[in-house]
Amino acid sequence: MSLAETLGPRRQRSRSETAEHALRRDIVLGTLAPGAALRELDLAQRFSCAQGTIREALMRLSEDGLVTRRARRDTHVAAANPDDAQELLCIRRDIECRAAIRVIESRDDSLLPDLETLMQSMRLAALQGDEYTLMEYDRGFHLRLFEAAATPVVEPVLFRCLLHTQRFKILNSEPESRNLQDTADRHLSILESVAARDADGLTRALSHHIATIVDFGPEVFAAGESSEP
Amino acid sequence: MSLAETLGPRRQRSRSETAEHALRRDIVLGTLAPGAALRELDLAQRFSCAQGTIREALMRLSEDGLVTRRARRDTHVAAANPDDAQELLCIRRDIECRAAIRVIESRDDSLLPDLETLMQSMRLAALQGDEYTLMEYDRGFHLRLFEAAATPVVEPVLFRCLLHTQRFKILNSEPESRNLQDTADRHLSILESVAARDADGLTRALSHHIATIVDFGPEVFAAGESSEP
DNA sequence: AATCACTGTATTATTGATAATGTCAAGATT
DNA sequence: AATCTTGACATTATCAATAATACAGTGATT
Repeated sequence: MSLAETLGPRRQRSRSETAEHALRRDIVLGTLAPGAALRELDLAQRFSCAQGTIREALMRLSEDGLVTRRARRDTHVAAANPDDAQELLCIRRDIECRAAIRVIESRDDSLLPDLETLMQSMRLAALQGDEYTLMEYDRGFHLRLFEAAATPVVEPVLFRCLLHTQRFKILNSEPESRNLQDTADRHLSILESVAARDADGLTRALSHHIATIVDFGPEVFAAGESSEP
Repeated sequence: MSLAETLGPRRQRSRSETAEHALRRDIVLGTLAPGAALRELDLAQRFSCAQGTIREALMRLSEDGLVTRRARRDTHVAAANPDDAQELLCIRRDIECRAAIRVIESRDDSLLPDLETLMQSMRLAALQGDEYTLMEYDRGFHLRLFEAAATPVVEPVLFRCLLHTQRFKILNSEPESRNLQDTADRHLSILESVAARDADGLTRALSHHIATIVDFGPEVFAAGESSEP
């Protein structure tokens, strides 16, 4: 679903998808601030479509946890609190690292070429200074990798984690402090471990990659660990 | 959201909610088998409502990962594969155990009475042999507990984990092998740790509780751990 | 035999209108 | 003063009809 959107030729989007993507972009980039109200009829006018079409888009954004809907009342852009972000980052690390073994063991022939294509796309987006497109390909990279682990019900969980860690990073750092080319290059060690079919290396690469996305201070992942200290 | 549905007086449901709950029940209980096709117009007739209303219900079930929707094509009951179930169980354990500290530190006055009410409701449902209602209160118990951790964006992730572990258990065991009264009582040690404000005890109680839900064999949680061995 | 364009059918997507519900403030009642 | 109506308004929920899309046959073309 969210993978097809980043890999391959971008198919024609339905109206509800157009609205969904535009709104997701605005929310992740902070153009739509946390707490902002979203009225279905207003959005319908803005995207020149019916209310029900917007409704669908909003429901999908609600799936991602980007908006909060109260039945018969209103819809708001979700709050972005650090506790959520840190927890989602932990979950993400655990999910991706646990998947590493399955990924390496999988015989997914198109995995490596797909990842290489996505890597190229990231670099291009970075070169063009298009931060949101870079983020889309970044998500696509991690999702494509995870797809090889063949646990489809977990995939949307990872998607949510990716979205919110990206959003938190944007909302809590200055644009000039973010180096797009670096962000793209940071995926190289992951790619190399996949190419070498090195499960341990992949686990280490992912763990380091994820731990260094947002700076929560020195004690990231320190407290509340699931296993023995 | 899914909490209000189990705590307090059951408010009047909208049509789409009625359909959503009935379908969720059928899917979790296995009445609707994995892979079964769901046509919007058929369901609209069954629940005597419009297609769009069913559409909404299906979208919410899709959020939970209980159905798979392919745009302009079809909707099916999601597959239930063991890898997904085991991974979701791991995620669930990690999430709930990490939350334990925050839960104990929170000053949520209504937490303990709420949990006690839910405990009572579980016992009543068990007594009446109503397994699905028991499962609803079970989810309610864990969600209410987690609510005290104040990470709302993570809550739907936990909800998905709860749903799928329950579904997997139902789909992979015989009804006569499941003791409802036991299932309810298994929450007692959790309740006691909360009452005693014992974070370590709560973590242990939750970890044990979750590890003993489904028998994946002796190596549950053994492989692919996130931290050092 | 393989491929392609075409067409009918099944299904979802979208629409615009209407119904139902929640919010809020002003006035009435205790 | 506090609580309970009431009604106007804002907003979402539902409906029934129509449009758009995907898929499986069918036959023509190579």
